[in-house]
Amino acid sequence: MNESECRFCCFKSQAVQLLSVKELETLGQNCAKINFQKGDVIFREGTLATNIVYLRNGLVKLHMTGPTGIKIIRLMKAPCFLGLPTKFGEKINHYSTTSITDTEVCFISLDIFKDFIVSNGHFAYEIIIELCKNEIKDHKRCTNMTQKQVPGRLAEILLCMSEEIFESNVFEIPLNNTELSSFISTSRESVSRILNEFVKEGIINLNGRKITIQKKDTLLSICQNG
DNA sequence: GCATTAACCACAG
DNA sequence: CTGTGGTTAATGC
Repeated sequence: MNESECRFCCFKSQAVQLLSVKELETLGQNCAKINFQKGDVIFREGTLATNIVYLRNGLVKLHMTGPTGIKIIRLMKAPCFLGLPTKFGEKINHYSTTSITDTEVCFISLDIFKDFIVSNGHFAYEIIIELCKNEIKDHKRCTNMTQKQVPGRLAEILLCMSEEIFESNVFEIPLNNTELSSFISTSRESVSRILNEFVKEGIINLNGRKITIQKKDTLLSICQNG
C-alpha cells in the first residue's frame, strides 16, 4: 500500500492523528485496507490474533461463544478500532467481529502498533481513553442487562441503536430477532412478543425491519424502570 | 392460591 | 425467519 494513504486518510482516528509524518509512513507500509460484505467475519474467535483492525466504514457486531451459544457483546460503528483487548492481551482472539453492513477496514501490523504505543505517549493515551470508555459502557450494559426485565433490556438496546448508532428515530434494525435475543440474553420468542407489544401500545412502528420510534418518552421510561 | 414473567416446544406461514 | 399458542417453572403478593 502506498505510504501516503494513511497520512492523507480522512478516516483517521483521534489517536492516529497524533502520529508523526514518519510514523504515518511506517503505518502506511504496514497496513492493508480490505473491504468486507455484510455478513463477512472480519476476525474470528479462536484464531490467531495477528492484526489490529481499524474500522473505517460500516457497522459490525462483536460476538463470542458461551456455554449455550453465541452472545452478541456489542455493536460498533465506524470509525473505531476493533479487537484491541483481544489482540494485546491474548494470542488467540476471544471474540469475533462480523460485518452487519458492507465495511471497509484496515489491518495494521500488531508489532508496528505496539511500537507506536511504546514510543508515542500521546498516541497511547488516546488508545487508553478509547479502551476506558468502552469498558465503562460494557460494565454499564452488563449491570443493566442483569437487573432489568426483558422489556427494559429491549428498550435499552433500541434506544442505543437510535441514539448512538443511527442517530435517528427511524432506522433498519440491523439484527434479526434471534440476534436481538442473544444480545439481551432472552429467547427469540420473547423478543418477538415484546416488539409486538411495543407496536400495539404505539411506542414504535415496525415495517419489516424498519423501526420508527414514536413514543420515545415511553420507551425511555420502560428502559429506566426495567 | 393467584398473578406475573419468561423460557421451552411445536407448528404454521 | 417470524409469530403464536400451550405448557411449565419460578417468584411474589
